[in-house]
Amino acid sequence: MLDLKFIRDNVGKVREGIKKKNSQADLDEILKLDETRRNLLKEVEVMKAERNRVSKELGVIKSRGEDISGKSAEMKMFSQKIKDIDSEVVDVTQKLDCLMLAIPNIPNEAVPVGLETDNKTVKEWGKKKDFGFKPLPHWELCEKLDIADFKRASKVSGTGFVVFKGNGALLERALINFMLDVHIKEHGYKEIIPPFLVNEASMTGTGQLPNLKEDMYSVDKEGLYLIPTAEVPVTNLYAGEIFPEAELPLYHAAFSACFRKEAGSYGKDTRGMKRIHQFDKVELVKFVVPESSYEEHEKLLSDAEKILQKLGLHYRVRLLASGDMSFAAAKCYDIEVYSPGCNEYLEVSSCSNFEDFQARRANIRYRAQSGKTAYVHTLNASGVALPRTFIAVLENFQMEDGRIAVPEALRPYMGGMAYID
RNA sequence: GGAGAGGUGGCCGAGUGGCCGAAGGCGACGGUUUGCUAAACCGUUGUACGGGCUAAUACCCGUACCGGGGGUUCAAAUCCCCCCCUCUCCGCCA
Repeated sequence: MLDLKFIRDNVGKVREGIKKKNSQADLDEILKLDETRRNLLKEVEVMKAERNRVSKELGVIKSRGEDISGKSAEMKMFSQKIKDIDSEVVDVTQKLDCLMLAIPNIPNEAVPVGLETDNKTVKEWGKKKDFGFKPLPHWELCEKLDIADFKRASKVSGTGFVVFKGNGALLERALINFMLDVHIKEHGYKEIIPPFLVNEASMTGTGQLPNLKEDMYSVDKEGLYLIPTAEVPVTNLYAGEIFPEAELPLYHAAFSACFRKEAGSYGKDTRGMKRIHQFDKVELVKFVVPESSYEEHEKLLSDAEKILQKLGLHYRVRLLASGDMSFAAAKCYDIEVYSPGCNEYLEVSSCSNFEDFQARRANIRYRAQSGKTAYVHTLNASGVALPRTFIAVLENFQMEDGRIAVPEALRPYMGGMAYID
């Protein structure tokens, strides 16, 4: 959420930001409601001051044992008027808050303006492998090796789910543990295992609600949502809290399953596990002071990249254009790993700086040395998402004889296994 | 699921209708003392919103806030109702 005062003082910038993000947010209505609200407040606060003054007097008079019934009847009417204006204020404020929640974060100046087609590749690591044979897509490899089962998964849960089996399950588990170990032992993150169901306040705090409601699974009876990413519970861990500055920056690494309806993407990436409703992910979340957030953003990106480097997977880094960034992000890099079986780059991480956008929504602050409180900056990145990494490992390390060579970095996590066959 | 207790400022904790934005303590900040540190002593110390004045998030005024929402009252931290959360005990269960 943006600061209302900031919006008031920077109408041009905000309007431009909304446009860059391709958003429909109604800025004019917000400005109108804001003015109405302030006028009402001015009026009612003067009345309240009067009421407070008279009430105090009446207390004194009554304590002397004198009669106050006449004056008190008069004040009753006055109080009713106050109540009427107050309810108008509540009404206007609710409308205002609702519209405010729909205003996206403003893109950082370094972000290219435009749509998905304007994303820029800012880095490439490794290169496409020369196989000497036609590499198979992962769904064929999975079936041949019997390590993942899409048919049976759809029998128990419907389309868009997967079952890992045998060495496939082992590979999945190895990847999770490998990623966590790298981030915890080498990059200084503290591990978190969060709840996979969260309440509405948490979903609003990180900005998934109200805009992405359609894409979320919910348990309506309990008012809970299945998390689409560990970002939600981990960021909201500190909702309403104030960090001492000395505790920042705070780094968290969290494993979780993630649940996404992927509404509106039917017919896209339907084969295999490029886009599934439940997937595993290791998420990195940072809480930092505002001055350091862009420096921390670069470090975050390199922490996530490290995983693919250690696995020896060719990838590229894309700086997202304003219209392709998420609602809450100010700047975002996508890491895309190469899939030779599908011959395309697959997103495995979005590495975002939210500045104070989430912190303001979730009310996460820090107390500076000076004693002043201010909103922290929050950042997160997948470190990294499992299914597409799983795909990349299978497809990049497949051999002509049908076996998969296990990347060196994963072998210790698979009991020394060198090949999946 | 049943019974009970409780939720007050950065933290702990007093406060059952007006003189309570809220005692006291801790912490933090400033100062005195001090070779340094510690201790002691003195002082300061909530947030949000609106308005005024501004270079200013400095200052002044006002309003609101004692888990959240509603009600009673001239007046609510305090009384009433609903909800949420925490703790203890019992039951059920992985």
